[in-house]
Formats: sequence, C-alpha cells, structure tokens
Amino acid sequence: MARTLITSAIPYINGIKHLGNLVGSQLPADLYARYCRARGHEVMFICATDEHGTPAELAAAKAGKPVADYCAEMWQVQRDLADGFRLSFDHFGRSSSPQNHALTQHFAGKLDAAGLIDERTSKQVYSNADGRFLPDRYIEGTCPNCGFADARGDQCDNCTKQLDPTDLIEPRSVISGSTDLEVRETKHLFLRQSLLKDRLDAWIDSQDGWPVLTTSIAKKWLHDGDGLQDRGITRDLDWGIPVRKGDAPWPGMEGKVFYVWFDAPIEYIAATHEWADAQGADADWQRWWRTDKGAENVNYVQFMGKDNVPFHTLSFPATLLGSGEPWKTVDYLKSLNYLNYDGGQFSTSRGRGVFMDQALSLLPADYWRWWLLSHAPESSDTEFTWETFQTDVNKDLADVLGNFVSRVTKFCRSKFGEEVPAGGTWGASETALIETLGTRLKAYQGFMDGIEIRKAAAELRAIWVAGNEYLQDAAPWATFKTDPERAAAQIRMALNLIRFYAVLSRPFIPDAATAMLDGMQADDDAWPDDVKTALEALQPGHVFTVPEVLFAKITDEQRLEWAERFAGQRA
RNA sequence: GGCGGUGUAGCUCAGUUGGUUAGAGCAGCGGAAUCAUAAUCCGCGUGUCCGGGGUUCAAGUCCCUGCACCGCCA
Repeated sequence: MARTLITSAIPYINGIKHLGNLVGSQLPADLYARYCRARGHEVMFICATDEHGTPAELAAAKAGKPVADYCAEMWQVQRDLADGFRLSFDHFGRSSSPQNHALTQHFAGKLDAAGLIDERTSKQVYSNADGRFLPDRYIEGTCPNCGFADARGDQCDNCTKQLDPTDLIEPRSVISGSTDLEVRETKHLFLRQSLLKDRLDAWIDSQDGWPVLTTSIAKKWLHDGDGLQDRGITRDLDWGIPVRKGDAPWPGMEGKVFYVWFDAPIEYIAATHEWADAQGADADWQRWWRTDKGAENVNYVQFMGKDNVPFHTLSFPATLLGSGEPWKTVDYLKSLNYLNYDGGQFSTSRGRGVFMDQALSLLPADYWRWWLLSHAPESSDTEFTWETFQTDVNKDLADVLGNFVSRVTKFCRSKFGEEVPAGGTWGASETALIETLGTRLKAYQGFMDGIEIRKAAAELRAIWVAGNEYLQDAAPWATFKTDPERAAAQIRMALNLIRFYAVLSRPFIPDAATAMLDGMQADDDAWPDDVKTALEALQPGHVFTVPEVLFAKITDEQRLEWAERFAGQRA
C-alpha cells in the first residue's frame, strides 16, 4: 500500500488565521490527504500550532494570562476552527509538547556533535523595565535618516532605510514604552548552514518536478550574495524549549531557549510522536520519519505559503541532514502564493479580510472550501472578491451540482417513488456518457496526483456538468410520456451519478458529499476503478430519500452586507 | 536600495520544451427545454497576449529595455 506523509505549515498560535492563511497550506493539504485516503493510501496528515517566540509572549501578556495558558486556549480555538473547516488532520499537535522539547534538544545535540553548532557572542538591546532582551522590531525610535518618529529597530517604515537598533534616536521599548535600554552582550548558538550549502544545493538539484516558485526561492538563498548564511537558533526568552544538548545541560546557555524557527519544523516529527503516544502502544511514529525504520518508501509532501519556503528547503533540511541520522526529507514541496482581498492584502494586524471564525459564521465550510480551492493561488497571487465568490459558488455548487441532485431525486420521487426504478436498458447515450466520464476521471486523478488544484477543481466541475448534459439530452421527463421503461433506465443512471459525484467530490466538499451519500443511502463509497461498474452500484429497488437543498444560494443582500462588514477593521 | 514575482477577452485565470485561425469559467447576447434551488442545455469572442527593441523560417512563449502593480529582505 502506498504510504503518504503530509504536513501543512504550522500556524502561529497568536490569533485566528484568515482565509489567505487557510488556502496557503492547511486547506490544500487537507484536499490532498482526503484524496490519498480515498485512493487507498495509508496517510499520516500532520499539523500543529507554532507556539514559541516573542509575539506569543506579548499576546499572552495583553490577554493578561500566563503564556502557557494562553497557548493552550488558542490551540483549542484553532483546533475547533480546523474541525469547522473539516481539516482531517490525523494529529493536530503543539510545538510546545514534551515530545518536541525532547526532539529539538536531540537535534541540537546531534548537530553539535557533527560540528555544526557555533557559539557566538553578540550585542543586543536589553530593556531593564521589561526585564528582557528586545528583538529589533520591538524597539522604536526616531529615524536618524528621515526623522520619522516611529521607526522600528530593523527598518524605518517611512523611508525604508535598513536600521540597526542602536542607530535609533531616543529608542524605546515597544512593549512598555520604556527608554531605559542598554546594550548587553549575549551568547547564542548558530547553526552553521554555510557548511551544508553544497549538500543542500545537491539535494535541491536532485528533486524532480518541484514548482518553480519553490526551487527559485531556495536557489536564491543558496547563491545570492555571500551564499547561505549561518543562522542563530537560540534566543533570550522564557517561553520556549530550553537549550540542552540532547538530554544533557548546555554549559553557558542556561536560561536560553531555541529560536522558534528551529523548533517549529521539528514539530512535524514530534507531532507524529504525539499522535503515536495518543494512539497507544502499537502505534509507531518512526516508520514515518526514519528511513532505517520503515520510512524509506514513504512519499512525503509538504504544503506551505511562499513565505515559508526558505525554512522548508534550507533550514529544516539542514537540521535533518546535518544530524547525520537517517531522517526522512521532503519528496514534494507544494508552495502557494497569496490570496488577496478585494484589491488589497488580507491583513491580520489590520483586521482586513475574512477570518476563519467569521467565515464559518456566514456559510458552511464547503462553500469556502470549494471557492478557495478552485481559486487556489498556485501560479500567482489571486484575488478574492465578494462578487466572484457569490457568482462562482452559486453557479458551481447550487446550480450545477446541487440542482442536479434536486432535479434527479425529485423527478424520480414524483414518477417512480423513492427507490431506484427497474426496467429498461442503457443505450448509446449512456455508453457515450460512461466514456466521457472515464476520460474526465482519468484527467481528474492526474491533476489530483500532481496536486494541480485548480485544474482538478475545473475537471471535477466538468464531471458535474456532464451529468446535466446527459440529463438534458436524455430528457427523461419527455421519454417518460412515451417510453417509461427508457425513462427508468435514464433516471437509474442519474441516481447513480449522484453517488458517483459524492465519492469524487468528497475531498473538496466533504459535508455535501456525505449528505449526498446519506440521501442515496449508499454504503459503497469506494473510489471508482471502473466507471460503468460504479454507475451500477445502486440497483433497482434500492431505496433513497430526497436530500435537503444541498447549497442555498448566496443572495445579493447577503453579499452586499458582507462586503460592507468586512471592508474595514475587524470588530 | 537589493532580490523575486506578476502584467493574456468586461471579471477571475489557463497557456507545457518557441510552431497550425490564443483558451476555460463567470458575466453579456440569442435559442432549446420545462424534471429541478427562475435551476439546465446549445450557439455566439475583430483580445495592439503592458510598451519598445532584438534573436528566429516562426515568440504570449527566448534576450535586452522601459512602464505599472505586488511581495520578500532572515
């Protein structure tokens, strides 16, 4: 059996994600996971929250809660939203888990033993009032270049000049506003990625068929300027994974934690460990991650937004390869561009756009899933507007698919009752339909196998359209008057198409697919091997019920109201 | 500033290694049908493929350059 390991970029714990974040990694990953399961693969689909770092500490402080409590609560919030969108993770972990602590410390120890860790002393700004070192962007002051009063320590937002925090005039802490700052020396660990440059380069070159977006970003970081830079992997913070060398202390690094970007990707592995621990004694996580323990024939696919590509093509592989241990590295890396909102960017900080909780309060998950996936920003950034969302969803889901289910089941109910009618035989038009569907099914599978999401969606839609075309051509409402047997055969085909569509559509719209299968009272939800056989699954006499309207249409009033409501600040 | 991306029909987007009259969905127009959520089906596109150069027998597709928009800068 094919085995597929799928990871979605892990969302930061700080706040609820917007639809752009969702379509950037979790949603396409879920589509693929569901598809692989439907095709009979053994699938391990992993996601988690990314919980460490300064923003989490500050958000917790703002909420007046201990950071651990804050993260636990936000994990639950994100978990519930993921469930709401029907994201079918096998495990939704936390980067703060004990498993990740142990594994991150393990990797650091191995990298150190391999000579890939340096200790370096640097100067950083310390805030006496806050009792902590401040990251560059948490220091503000007057720009020495343009005089802008709120320039940040890394860059002036007004004149865009790159700055060092010590350049600022009258620097102050963003956290407390305190000007009681001083420069202190502090020691940090650096991962000597530069030593791994050639190995990483060769590793990237050995990958086949990765998106241009992926490889071009990786190559840029490898070869641009002075090449791949060593990277600090520790921070002076309280909240994080304590710096240790495996299970031994790390002299001189007391009170420091690993940098969030070091431990976050390791959480993919640790989350699988969390999964195994939750399953019980029989579950084995290493067969997914250790090529010496069964992972050599696993196909590992990662999903992420383009901003995460450098970490997944360079930093994380550097950790895995540098450890000297036989860890599984990614086989295919699907990176996505950004979704824009009505002419601008989605913005978490400015509350612009639609956030996951808001989306679910407006419409069922399937509406969002379908629109977002059928417009996934694969080759370039793409645009969400309420107008296109309304017309596309109404047309595709309500008119083409939902109405097909309605017209078929209601016609059957009125002429033959709520069971699959007997009588008649299939003829030339049914043969032609089966052939068309066979061709399209093959294309659909090809796109899904290749993770070409928009094309897969278009093909699936075409499969739905084929049913309407058939029905229009067969016209059972007309044949019923002259040849009821013929009409029975036609409607038997149409009822079977509903089941067939449910199976094929399930990765995109799982709830509607379930409603369709329930309506058809179909037990057989296996992926079709052969179209003709699949369309004979519901035999004469099989009882069904007419489902409720699958997709109510979005009205103009709703659309106008929503466009208005989400144009500005998040409430 | 450096780097990268994008610019194709009213809208959202496809266009493989350069090769026949540049495509899809939506919207629009016309028609058919009336089983169905006024839902379906059929037919209809004279688009400086951002501008300007160049390479080539041949460029939306390669090179140079200009413009516009966007992103990233650890």
